[in-house]
Amino acid sequence: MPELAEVEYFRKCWAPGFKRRVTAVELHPKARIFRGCDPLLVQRELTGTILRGGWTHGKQMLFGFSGGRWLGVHLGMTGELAAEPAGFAPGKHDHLVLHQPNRSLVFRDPRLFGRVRFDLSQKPPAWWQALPPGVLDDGFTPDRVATAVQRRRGTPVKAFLLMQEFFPGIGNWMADEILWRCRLAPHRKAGSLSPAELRKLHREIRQVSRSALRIIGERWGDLPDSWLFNHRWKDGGHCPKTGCALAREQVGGRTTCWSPGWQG
DNA sequence: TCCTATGTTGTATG
DNA sequence: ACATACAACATAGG
Repeated sequence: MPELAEVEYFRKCWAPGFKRRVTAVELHPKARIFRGCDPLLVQRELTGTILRGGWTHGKQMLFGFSGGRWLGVHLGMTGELAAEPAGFAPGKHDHLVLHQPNRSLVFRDPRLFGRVRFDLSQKPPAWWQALPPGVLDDGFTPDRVATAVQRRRGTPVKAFLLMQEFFPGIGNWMADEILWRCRLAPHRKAGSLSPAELRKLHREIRQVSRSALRIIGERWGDLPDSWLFNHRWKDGGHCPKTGCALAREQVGGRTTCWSPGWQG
């Protein structure tokens, strides 16, 4: 599910627990979301702390706790965060629960592609500080996009948009939405884009991100039917611009939906 | 039964 | 260094 706007929505789901104490931590130590970190350390170190706050950066999340404890969260394909009633008993796919006096903060993930990290440090962990500029940050300039295409000239622009080192938070549906608005066929080589096409790409990356954050990031609203999004999933969808049949094919290893008559 | 899935990472190969 | 293809991870739903 989660791309940048969905990730922001899930961050907010834990916000009621900010500035509140974590009285107990319940987790499944064998769950694959703990690969690369020690679940028992997480349990021991977070118990009794105050959850100070949480932030998103693209698809990454970071939660800060008192005493210099940091929990990084990546939701993978099917991960989600939820706030459940106090004393909540975890279900089959609830792999981490932070119990608080008035609620239980849950990390749920059926497919276990998600992942948590844990760091003990006064400042936010190095991996967080090393993330590339977010697509809505000042540092995300047309120049950065131009430099990126230089380094990946031969990559189909669809696969290019999925590269998190350049476009943190952009995922499969956002990439298709952006290309459709830019009227760019997904197979176009990144290096073949004209300066005008690159400027348009930069603008639409920000436009789609801003709108998605407003609509989905705030309260998981529905995107308008004027977007590609609502037509892209099922076979037999039609382009909202042309009314023609949408195409679905693999580009860069991912299912890609586009409008052949519209995107040249 | 078979196919698909809003993600990432590793390996093999060109 | 790039690029592509593929598998792996694990589960649910059509």
